[in-house]
Amino acid sequence: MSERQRVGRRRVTQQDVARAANVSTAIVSTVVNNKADTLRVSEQTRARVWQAIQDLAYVPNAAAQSLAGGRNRLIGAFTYQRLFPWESRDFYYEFLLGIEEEAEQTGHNLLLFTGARNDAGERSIFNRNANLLELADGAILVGGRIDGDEIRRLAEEGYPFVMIGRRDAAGPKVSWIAADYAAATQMVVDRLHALGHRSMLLVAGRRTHETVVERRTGFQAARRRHRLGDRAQTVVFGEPNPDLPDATCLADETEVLRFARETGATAVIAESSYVIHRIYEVALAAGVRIPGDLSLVGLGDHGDRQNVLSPDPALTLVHTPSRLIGATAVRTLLRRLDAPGSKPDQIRIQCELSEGTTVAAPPRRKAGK
Amino acid sequence: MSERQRVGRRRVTQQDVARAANVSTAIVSTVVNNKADTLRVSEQTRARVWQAIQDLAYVPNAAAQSLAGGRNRLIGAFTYQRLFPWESRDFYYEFLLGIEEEAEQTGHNLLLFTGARNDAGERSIFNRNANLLELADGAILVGGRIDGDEIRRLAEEGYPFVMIGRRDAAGPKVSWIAADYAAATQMVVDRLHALGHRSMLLVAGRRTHETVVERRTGFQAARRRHRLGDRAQTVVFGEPNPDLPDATCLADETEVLRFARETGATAVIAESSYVIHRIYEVALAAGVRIPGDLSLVGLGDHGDRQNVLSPDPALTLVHTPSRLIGATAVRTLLRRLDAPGSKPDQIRIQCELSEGTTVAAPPRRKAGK
DNA sequence: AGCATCCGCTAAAGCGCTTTAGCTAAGGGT
DNA sequence: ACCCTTAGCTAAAGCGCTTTAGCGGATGCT
Repeated sequence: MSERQRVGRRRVTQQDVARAANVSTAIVSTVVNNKADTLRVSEQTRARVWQAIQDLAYVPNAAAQSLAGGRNRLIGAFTYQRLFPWESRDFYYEFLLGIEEEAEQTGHNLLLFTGARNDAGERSIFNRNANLLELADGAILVGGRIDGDEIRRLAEEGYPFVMIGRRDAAGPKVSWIAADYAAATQMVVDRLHALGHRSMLLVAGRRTHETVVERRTGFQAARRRHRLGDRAQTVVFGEPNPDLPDATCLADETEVLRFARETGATAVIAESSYVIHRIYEVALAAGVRIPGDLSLVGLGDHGDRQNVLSPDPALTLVHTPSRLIGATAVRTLLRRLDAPGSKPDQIRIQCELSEGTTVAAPPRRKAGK
Repeated sequence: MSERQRVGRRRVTQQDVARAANVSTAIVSTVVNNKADTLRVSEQTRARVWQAIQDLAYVPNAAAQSLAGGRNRLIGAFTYQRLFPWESRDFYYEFLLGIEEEAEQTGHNLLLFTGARNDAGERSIFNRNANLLELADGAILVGGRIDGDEIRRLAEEGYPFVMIGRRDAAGPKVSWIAADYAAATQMVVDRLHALGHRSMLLVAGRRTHETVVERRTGFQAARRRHRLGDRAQTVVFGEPNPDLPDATCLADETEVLRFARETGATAVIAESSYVIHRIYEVALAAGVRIPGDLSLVGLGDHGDRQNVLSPDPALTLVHTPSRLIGATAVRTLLRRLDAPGSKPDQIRIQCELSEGTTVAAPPRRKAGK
């Protein structure tokens, strides 16, 4: 029967298969998509159809499937910023890594909405009331900055999407996948406490972010649990941070070290690997031994894989499992596509502590006292 | 007239627009796609249609467009490897940067074919004779490894695509955008020659690649031009390279330095920034002053932006304008879409020399002789 | 006046697929 | 012997778009 692909340059269609197998296209469709509940097909017929599909080298047309059925195996990815930004180059990278991996696993293509913008020329989900993401089966929204109004509206419309990063601002109906920074921070404090540290500092950056607040929450919880009271303080660089009203304001890294000495803190936890790195350098210059005199931990490693891949020094850091987050976002989205209208998934992903060489037991003189 | 988006959850279609503007769908299609040659439409009607489009917030359905044989503003990107690989992380990055930029500029979405694979589960353009890229208007193929057969077939089919990287293997009909490594290498030699260098070494890596050959070509041309003869030699690490039969084989960086001393070479040009960096370190350890005693130039910076962004040392490097290449690829693809069947574009992009601190005039004793 | 053009538009035929409605024949219950 | 069910299938209606064929009417040419 081997009829092959002789049909000019014409595509082999479902029709061709149907003819060859002596059935209707409905049957072919059902067989191809393995839909048991749509139509009943006997084993015999099923086999005949597969045979014809093989013989003719039939592959379904994605556009047609999409048009007819709704699903087209396209997963969208939307960001308000450039997906491949010049600065902060590594921010999206690992998310995309995970997203790509999972998309590949599940046989989906990835649609980057680089063309989605409003009349003002800004990246945007809607333009003149039109949902620009509609082409894809669903989408993953990733990014630091978001437009809460658009997100809310998207959710109202029933468009299936999953956000990366916790998004309380967008309302309770939004599905998201986010790193569990609160738990991670608690874990760090637990770890330090177990080593014998009884006094520590949390250093926050100057910009406010959902993550800052979350880390602070974890810090406070751990502080309460271990009854650290004043011996677990939060400090902020530069101007006061409105979200951390009771935090002490310090000018720079040197000040942080001074403050640590004064309050007897034996460990410093900083919001990002960048900040902790700066503190590390200043401490070293000031003759403070790390980790002998002072333990150092960073709570994030976004934006600088440098420290992860070629650790110098090997800072002890909380690692954000971005890749896993990306993959989970895809899986979650697919699940939502299969069960539309189910209640939102809001998933926290555990962070790992990447052990470096900047954490140890506190110095004796304090401990022995 | 503001009828808005009331229509249940139903999509706003061309029909709706046509009705609202009191024209046929043919007119709407023509207006939307700005096709002057298909159908003539008066200015008045055109305005009325746009108005209706505005009012109804109409967005074309890409799947339908695609099915019906039109354009859908989707630019595909295909790679045989992961687009976001864990290792060699930076290889695709800058290309994507440029591609995204240009796609955004021109209002196109980017479709990453992460789902395109054959029955064996490998990434592939065709599966059982079906072109899996068909959903997009055209595609950019980027990557080191390629399957020449698939590419040739794609070209035969008339599918519009542009490759990144020169691809002679794929035949003369293929459009490509590539860095001009030959010219870059010549430029480097010219530069060294102008500074007074009369004897230099080209160090190639062990793996063969189109680019290696091209750099070699440039080197040889410059050598001929400046009548350097034996004073411009090529060396290879480890095993002999089949593409460079007359190159001297050396075990490692130390050997290269020894060889340079023996032959009186005052400058070393290495294929990649990685290799030149290694040589730099070994030289420093051996007490060779850079650039006092020896000038060092790298011919590529792929895969390690490290040196570009935080130069330490500031190696003198040929910079591959990947971003520009990506952007050019998109522009070229769009041009080809407008003029299908035109003769292939094969564009070489000039490299830049990023001045570092590892190049200077050769040492006096040689020059003064 | 008569014919050929050209302009501006409509009608309708697909593109390849999914899905619903319905049909036939075989079997089961009463 | 009758009706009902069920298994296994077909026919056909779209999904939303592009494009071709063709149709009136206005205009130009002779």
